[in-house]
Amino acid sequence: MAPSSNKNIATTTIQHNKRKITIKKLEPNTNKCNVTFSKRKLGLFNKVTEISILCQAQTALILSSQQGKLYACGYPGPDLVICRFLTNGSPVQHSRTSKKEQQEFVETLRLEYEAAHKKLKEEKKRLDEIRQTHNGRLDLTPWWNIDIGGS
Amino acid sequence: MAPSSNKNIATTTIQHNKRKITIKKLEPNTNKCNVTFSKRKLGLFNKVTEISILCQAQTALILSSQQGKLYACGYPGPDLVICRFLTNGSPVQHSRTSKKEQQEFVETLRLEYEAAHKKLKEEKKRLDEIRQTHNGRLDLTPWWNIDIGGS
DNA sequence: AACTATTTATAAGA
DNA sequence: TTCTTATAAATAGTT
Repeated sequence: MAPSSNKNIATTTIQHNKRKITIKKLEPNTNKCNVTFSKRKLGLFNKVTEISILCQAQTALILSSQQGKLYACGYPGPDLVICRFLTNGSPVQHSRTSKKEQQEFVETLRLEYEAAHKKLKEEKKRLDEIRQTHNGRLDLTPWWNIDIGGS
Repeated sequence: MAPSSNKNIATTTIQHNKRKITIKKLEPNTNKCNVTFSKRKLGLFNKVTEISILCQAQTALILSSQQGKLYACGYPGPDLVICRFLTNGSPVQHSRTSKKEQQEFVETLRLEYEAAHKKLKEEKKRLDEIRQTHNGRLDLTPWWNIDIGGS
């Protein structure tokens, strides 16, 4: 059987009747689009919470709306898993250390993360200043808001 | 109305009949737990894809299984939104620059991100070496796998 | 790994 | 915007 699979989300062409929707770019900055974002954001946060609790999975979810507003959640907090992701996977998966040492390791990673964070902020500031000198074109689309390929 | 709300996920005590489940820590490393993780991971990835397409939202989702295995997805890719998150929100939200300058900015952020990434890896390596010298206790729980508060 | 009974999420409407 | 409701989608338990 398998009715041609219902798992191809990105290219789905469902919508053969009533409340079924096509997963396709909504008109940006419309009420419909914003409402959909809010609803689905809430739904996603709930799901992330659930898998975290059920499966003891560490999680991080970051969403950026079209307006460029950031939303994040994660358990035990977004930073930990992001840190691990940035450090390329499984930093101490095979090492055998005491819990205390592990926690010290976490702490060190956090400090490193904060340092990197700070550095990035400074770089950003510097770039902002550079940008001031140009101060020309009024293209209001933030870079994270560039069209990501919807039709 | 409002039957005492159905939105308190973390503390929900649903389960008044059949297939309804309580959102509570499953026995780790059981088949049930692994299957649930797989199913929900897929569901979550699909949802993230959907909101990305529908709402032109930039997204990043990172999951770490109990085994410490990392899974990530995001649009246009996990790195961009993470980078923005690390740089504290809206780096150029209020600046008014040309698209070209913005793209240069992105590029710079990426380089900074890579530098931070590399630095973290080095730090990790150093710590691993330090840990070698201790090499005592055999606590196999990786730090990202510490109990996050389920019952 | 696939099925299906149910629950959950959510699009549309109020 | 928040609430309701009809419906679609996700998924827990099962085959």
